[in-house]
Amino acid sequence: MPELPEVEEAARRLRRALEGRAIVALQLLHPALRARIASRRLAALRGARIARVERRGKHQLIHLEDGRELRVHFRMNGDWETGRAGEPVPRFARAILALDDGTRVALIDSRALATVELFGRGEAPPLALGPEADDPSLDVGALARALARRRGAIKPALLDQRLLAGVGNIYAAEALWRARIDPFVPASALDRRQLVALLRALRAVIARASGGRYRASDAADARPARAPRLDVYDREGERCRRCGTPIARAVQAGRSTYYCPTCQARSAAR
DNA sequence: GGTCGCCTGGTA
DNA sequence: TACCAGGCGACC
Repeated sequence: MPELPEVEEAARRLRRALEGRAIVALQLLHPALRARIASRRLAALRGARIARVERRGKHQLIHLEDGRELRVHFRMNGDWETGRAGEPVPRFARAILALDDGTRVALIDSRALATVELFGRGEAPPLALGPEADDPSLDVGALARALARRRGAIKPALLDQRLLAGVGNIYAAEALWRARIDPFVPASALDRRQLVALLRALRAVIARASGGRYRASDAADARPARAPRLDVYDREGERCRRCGTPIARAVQAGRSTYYCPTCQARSAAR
């Protein structure tokens, strides 16, 4: 379930399980994962202590005390499932991280598209990510200048992690609906007022996805209590909650875009 | 910029 | 059986 709010919650659970612990083993169960890390380097993880877990955009960074770094990206379906050593391995587990306290964290990923990378001290390349999409101090001017240079529609631009980190297909559609912006309008055609509205909408959508969605108590293994309410995504043919017009679906850059043809009125700049 | 492929599953 | 999938990197 990977967009910023879901990855943030996953990283939080990972942090609770990992910080201060030492690695007993990292097992890569899927060949696509094994192909990316030499078995020697994998084995050399034994005994390494975890310093901290960090999220940047949709990436999760596991910093080891010796400077090595594990980077995990869930892609489409990844999630963590924590358990105890010796328990049956979950269906769809693609990697297992065993810790010195008997905890076991499984990367579950039915489509096996998630990635795990291991870097030595000082080897991890910088992530090509823009500012976090929900960062309240985000500079609208900088974003406006970046968008002004772009060709193409705003919706695919929102998915470019170099522009804003953490926005995915669902919340891009939701934010555009909320800001009443036509997903096909050229990114360079948005005026400042629209950009401000778009950023506000992104923050609202992300906040709604994060807040109240998880039980505040039961920190050990909080799971989504319910799916966040969506206004347009996956609602093709259903009525717009604002104006009643049937929600439309189109394809942009190979991804589904859901929008209201009435309140996200076709812009003259299209 | 757009399209394809990665993998494997859930669903109509 | 076909289509679709919340991501992204390689390719044109």
